[in-house]
Amino acid sequence: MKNAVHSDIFGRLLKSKGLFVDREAMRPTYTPGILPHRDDEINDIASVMVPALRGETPSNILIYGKTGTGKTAVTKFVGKQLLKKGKETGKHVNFIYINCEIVDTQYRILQNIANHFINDWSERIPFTGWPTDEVYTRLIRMIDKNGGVTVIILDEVDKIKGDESLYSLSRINNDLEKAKVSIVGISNDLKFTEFLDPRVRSSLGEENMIFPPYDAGELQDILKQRVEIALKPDSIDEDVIPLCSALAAQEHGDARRALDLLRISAELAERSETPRISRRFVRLAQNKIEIDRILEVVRTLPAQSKTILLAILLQEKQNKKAGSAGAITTGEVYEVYKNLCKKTRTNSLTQRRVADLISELDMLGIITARVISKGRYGRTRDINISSSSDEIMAVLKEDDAFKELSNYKIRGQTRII
DNA sequence: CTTCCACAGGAAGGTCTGGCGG
DNA sequence: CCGCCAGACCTTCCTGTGGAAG
Repeated sequence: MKNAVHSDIFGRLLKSKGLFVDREAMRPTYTPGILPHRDDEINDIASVMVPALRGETPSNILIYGKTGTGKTAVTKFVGKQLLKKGKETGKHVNFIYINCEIVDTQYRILQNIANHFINDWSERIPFTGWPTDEVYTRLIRMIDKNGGVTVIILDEVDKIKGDESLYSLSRINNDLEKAKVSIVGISNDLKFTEFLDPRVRSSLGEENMIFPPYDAGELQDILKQRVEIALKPDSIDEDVIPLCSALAAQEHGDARRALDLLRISAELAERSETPRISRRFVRLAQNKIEIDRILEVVRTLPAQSKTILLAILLQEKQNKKAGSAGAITTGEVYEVYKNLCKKTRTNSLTQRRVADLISELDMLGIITARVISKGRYGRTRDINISSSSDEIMAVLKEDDAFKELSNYKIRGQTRII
């Protein structure tokens, strides 16, 4: 029996009636053919770029907007249309997209742009080795040789290290003989230009554009559109899309967030072999996203904060066993923390510092720490762990520093019953 | 009403790292 | 390469305080 079940696992999974037709359509990287509620933005950008089709230099644009407001999608969309029209009308137009979060140094940006013009692999500029100005002059020559108008998209411009890159790019037209370059910068930090060289600022921001967040109704339209492409028909309850939209709208109208919520709901429903996505799965998905976020934060916590968090978890268990409901105080945590430090042979911080780290954990949303007064018995923080303490514990146990503590018992736990 | 616990949380100063201009 | 400085990280010392107990 067992073998019958375990043989051909993938075959079974493939055959099982999944909910997805095209999973990709629900990923944030997917660019749909129609962008709902972004007509104004599309037109604005297109009207700035249209000179490219007449062989003139379009103004540089800076686009602002929070995450999930469609900046990247709209820009890429306009870029595609521009290329298409360029081909139709026989105008030479180039369109280069660079994500500066990944490509973040001057050398790599120049290298990326340059390699866009090279088809022959052997002529490519190497990842490293050349002087930056050599790459630059080579790039200038290539753009000029290629001719036409080149539009360069710098997504997440604020992530670029150092400002020479932007300075050289913003002045690139001065070094070109006949070709023309226009730059579109995308940033989710509204104050990003404050730290820029004024010359770069005025050059890059010839045109400024702000993408407003989506409201719940607009998010619904976006989700509906994707659902039609991504999911099998009739696999979703009516009230699921409004719920996802409302939840995401509360969170700054982030379309990426709404899509993630819906996609994970669908994945969870699929995994539980339910034929339809219902509200229940949205709640589960929301929970999963939150837990994943918390676990990721915990994983990257500095060692001392991890120790403090472990102390809180241990103390919570201890208190629960003793029957005294939850409520952990700073003093209790500090005692456990000091013992942990002794066990791991690390030196402990002062209570003052630990108190600050505890409120940091609170701000990260891993724990909640309210200040309460217990009258005669002093004023302290009332510390509670956010629901998923077991998962957090599991993540903490991954840490080498706590490996040897697996059988550790809190000292002095002989209690008066 | 006063007392007084068990901290909160501000201020100031020490130490260490890493970047940057000379 | 060196000295300088900013900023992160901690410590020391401090004053302030909500409210149950007396």
